[in-house]
Amino acid sequence: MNHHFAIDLALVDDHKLFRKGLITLIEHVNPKCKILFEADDGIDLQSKLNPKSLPEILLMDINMPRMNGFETVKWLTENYPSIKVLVVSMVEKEDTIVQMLKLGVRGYLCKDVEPHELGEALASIASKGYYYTDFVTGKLVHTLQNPDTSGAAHHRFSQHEMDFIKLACSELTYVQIADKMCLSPKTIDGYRNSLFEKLEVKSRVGLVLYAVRNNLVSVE
Amino acid sequence: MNHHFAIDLALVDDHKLFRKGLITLIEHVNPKCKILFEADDGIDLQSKLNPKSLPEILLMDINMPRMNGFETVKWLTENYPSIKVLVVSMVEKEDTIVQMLKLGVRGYLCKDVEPHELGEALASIASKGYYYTDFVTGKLVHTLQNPDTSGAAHHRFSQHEMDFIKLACSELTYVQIADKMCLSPKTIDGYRNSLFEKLEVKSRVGLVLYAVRNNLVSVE
DNA sequence: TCTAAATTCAGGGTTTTTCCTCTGCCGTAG
DNA sequence: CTACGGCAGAGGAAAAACCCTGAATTTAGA
Repeated sequence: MNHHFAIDLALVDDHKLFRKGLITLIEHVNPKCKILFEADDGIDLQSKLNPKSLPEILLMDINMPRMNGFETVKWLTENYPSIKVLVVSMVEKEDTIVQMLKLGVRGYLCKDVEPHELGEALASIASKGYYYTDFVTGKLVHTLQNPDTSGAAHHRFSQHEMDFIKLACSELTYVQIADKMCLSPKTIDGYRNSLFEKLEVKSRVGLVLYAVRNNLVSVE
Repeated sequence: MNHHFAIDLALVDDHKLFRKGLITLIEHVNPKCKILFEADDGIDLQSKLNPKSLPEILLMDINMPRMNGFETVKWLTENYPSIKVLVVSMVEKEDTIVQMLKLGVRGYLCKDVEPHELGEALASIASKGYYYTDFVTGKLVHTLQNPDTSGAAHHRFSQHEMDFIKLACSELTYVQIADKMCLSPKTIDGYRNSLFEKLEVKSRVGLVLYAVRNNLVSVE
């Protein structure tokens, strides 16, 4: 895969200090690495990617403004499938990791790993094409063994349902929500009941908590 | 203050990769700095602080497991008031910054600043004792000018009120909450009404959202 | 094309929430 | 002693939320 002596890298992370630190660190643990460029987020990455000189490995954060890690990886697989992504995030949530693996990333590191592990990951991805730790495979296996128990099931919602959920996370009454959505209050009644059943909640408060926990609404 | 040629530092951050990166970065931007030790969080810091050789400046994160930045800074001012704290966090929320400044930290940097600013901050704190950027003072001035508008007011709650709020963030009815708190439903009525007025919310959902936004309840 | 599922809505009922006012109780500052 | 504020609680009523069953329309699949 790698025809140069160096491993061409690029970094996508919105925290400059972390990025710069990571760069000096990488130069220490693996001098063969060459950092082509850095980007603040997915949007920034799109403008900085030069098809004539693509990075071999992309170190990517997940939480970023404007265009996050998920969207960026999705965009990359469609536009530059040859680029291998190594996620470096502080998120340790199982479904986040699993979702990233489904999107085809070549490795997933938490930001609290030892520096030498970063070096190993880079070397492994450059030579073998991937780097999966026991931590990551452990999460993966656990997900396979417990597919959807404990309400961790990933529900999909129609546009109307999403709109309703967002409006339910407000101080509007159902009548006012119906008004905003240009639907009869009785229809809203229906949405509520079906969502209560689907999400196994018993009250509007339960629905709001579900939405918050699953990032269906922006809290801040 | 500083009797040595070197500036003695210590780092408190739960992300090893960031910490290590920061160290190599600091050694680049300010070779006079000497890192005494690193810690994962406040608890870890307590065990690693050696009274015979205290760091002059402590670089500290806010979001950490077990003992977070706020608690740690509070503990430091009580036990080691001579140590100067420089917060390095990705949190840019106004009241977080203001709260930290109230606790007496000597500087506040976001993780997306340029490395050279970190060097300037360290040099400034070592010589002048503080480093306050326009960004930070701007937030401070804004808070002074708008003391309590827009719901940013920091309310204090009695134990009963806190218990009620937490139980309100569940699928329990008020009667069940009254039962759990061993109070009359009518008393719960009173708590609800006074909280609605204090927090300027109009419904239980509004109360729940307030609690979530202000981290009164653990969401995850 | 026929059927099944999803969508939208109605009627009518129960439960819960919300909002009033008003009563004691207790501590404490004047 | 007494006025005042805070806390616990009561009665009652209106509004909102919740929960059925049923029915027309539209959409999707076999």
